[in-house]
Amino acid sequence: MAKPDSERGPVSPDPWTPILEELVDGLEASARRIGLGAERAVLASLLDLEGGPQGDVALPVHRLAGPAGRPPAELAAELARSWAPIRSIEDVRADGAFVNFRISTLRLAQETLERIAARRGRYGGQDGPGPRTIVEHTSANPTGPLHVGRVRNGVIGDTVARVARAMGESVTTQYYVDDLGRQAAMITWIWSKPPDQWPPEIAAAALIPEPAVRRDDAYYGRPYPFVSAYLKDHPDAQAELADLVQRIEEGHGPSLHRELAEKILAGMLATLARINVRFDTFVWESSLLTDGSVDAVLRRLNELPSSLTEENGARALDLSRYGLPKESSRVVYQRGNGTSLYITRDVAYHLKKMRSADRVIDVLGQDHRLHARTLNAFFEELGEEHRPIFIIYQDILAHAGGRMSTRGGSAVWLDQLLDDAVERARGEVRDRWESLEAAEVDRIAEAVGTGAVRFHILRVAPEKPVPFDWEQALSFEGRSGPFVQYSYARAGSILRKSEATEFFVGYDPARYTSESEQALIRVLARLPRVLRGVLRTNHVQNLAGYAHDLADEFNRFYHAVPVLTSGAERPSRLTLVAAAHQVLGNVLDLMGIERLERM
RNA sequence: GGGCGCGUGGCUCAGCUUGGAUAGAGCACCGGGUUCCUAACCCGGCUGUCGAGGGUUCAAAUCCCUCCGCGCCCGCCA
Repeated sequence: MAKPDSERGPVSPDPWTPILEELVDGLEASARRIGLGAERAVLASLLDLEGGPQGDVALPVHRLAGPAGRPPAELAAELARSWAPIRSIEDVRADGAFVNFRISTLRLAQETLERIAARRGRYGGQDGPGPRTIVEHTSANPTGPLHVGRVRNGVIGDTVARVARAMGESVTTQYYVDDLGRQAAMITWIWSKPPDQWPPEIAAAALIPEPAVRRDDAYYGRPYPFVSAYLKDHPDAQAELADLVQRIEEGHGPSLHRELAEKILAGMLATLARINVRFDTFVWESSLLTDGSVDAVLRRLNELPSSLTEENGARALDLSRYGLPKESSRVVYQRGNGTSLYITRDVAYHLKKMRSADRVIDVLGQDHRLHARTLNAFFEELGEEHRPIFIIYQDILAHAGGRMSTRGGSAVWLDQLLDDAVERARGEVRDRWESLEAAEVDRIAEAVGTGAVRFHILRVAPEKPVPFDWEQALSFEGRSGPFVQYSYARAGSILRKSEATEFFVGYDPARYTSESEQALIRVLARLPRVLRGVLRTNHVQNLAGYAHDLADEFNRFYHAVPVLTSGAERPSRLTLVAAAHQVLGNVLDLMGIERLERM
């Protein structure tokens, strides 16, 4: 039986930690026995924790062999031969230039199950207090419904925030609402006129049928693309708009301006909420003007030696020493009329974030790459030590076969994608659960459809361009969100049918003798390390990869051994199912995908 | 033109930051599995000049250089 943690002092949340300690102890002793003077830290750093074909942990000895002047294979054999057995490691053998260690399943099962039982929803993560972290993501201009291209930002940002939170960080998510500038002003400009007085080119927008359920982002955003086109060859309108922009920036904009931005934003947030993306804080760009942050930045910038005055009084920063593209080496931060620019306000915004947080993470599209580098150059010039962490993702390409090319090829709204996913899921649910009430079918379909979309985004590295492929985005099989949800539901179903009230009792880790049980335990034990990796690298794709591995291993176990009818094995296997259920659930939470008890 | 990013089986990807043992998945395809805990599943099979070339190294998908292809950016826009 598992022993309580209290017997061993402070406990690491990672089941591997105590085992690895013992392994390195043993390795150090083994090295000493054969007269190899290798430092403990060096030995530990050489270990390959992914193991190899022969075990859980591998030690490539090449780097030790060189300085010691011995052939690698010989050294590996000697190290293995001089190994003194310990309880954590059940097998050690040399294979070529490698020493392979197999961790005792008994020991690993104890350490892992005990932690899952104790930490439950917190298993995999760490306890705080960690650093204060701000994750800013999505921040789309409030000019209309969210496009499929934007979903990547929200899913990546939200997941990074969830992981950081699980790792004990004190996380605040922020949406930077761009209510200043031309884009939002265009919406205000057109809606400040009665629709029957709109120019005919724009009034055409009103002909687009309204969606069945009116949403303000779709409704008020409709004229936007038409306004954009109209302005190109109507100087009088341009002048009106310029005037409006100026009034807004000076704080004398019409109240309609903020109202529209809020309404449209609310619609966009409703879409994001469907994929479980929510925000703690909204920072309105205009607030940086009213609270003096922008003025303060302007003053600091103007005092810099690298600050230059342009012909008409505009001010720019000379950034030629930063290796930026030639044309960007001189960046204007204040207009001739004294007003600020986007970069200036963004500098002010980031200075604010960096003052209130230890880690500042921005999720940005690749069109903002140069902007990010420019920001860093500004911080360097200002003598700021702190730097934001930029997660830059590539766009979802708007090609692909199928329905993508509605309306000239570009615009597929996120809601449209989600609706499609949900509709497809509804069919699947109906096939399986004939007598389920409609509301429950809807609930499951929504969770499955949106889960599929979220997972589909997460599984790909942000910096990879992803072609928009409807078939793939809506896949419910294999490496997909629904596969993970399904595995969770399957585990839950066994637990329910067992009619047990407690699961982590009466188990015997010595009974996990089958290959599938041992493999499942090993994947369960891996989560803490996976999360540390995701926290460090922001490679959210590894979380999705882990989720798939876990679901895969659970299904293999499910098919390989019976649980409810397994006699003496039953309590131990039920515990393993409960553990898998818990961890699968934790991983779904981390990915922002709904847990389903049945599907 | 310059800067940055991407290039891995037929398709979509993981692995690259910290170089290690026969490069892993999913989809598609072929062949099996359901009187038994959810077949959105499982078992087996097939599929690779890791864009090309050079370099560093005992060892390169991984690090360095050159080239090719694709994408993005280069506003007193955001």
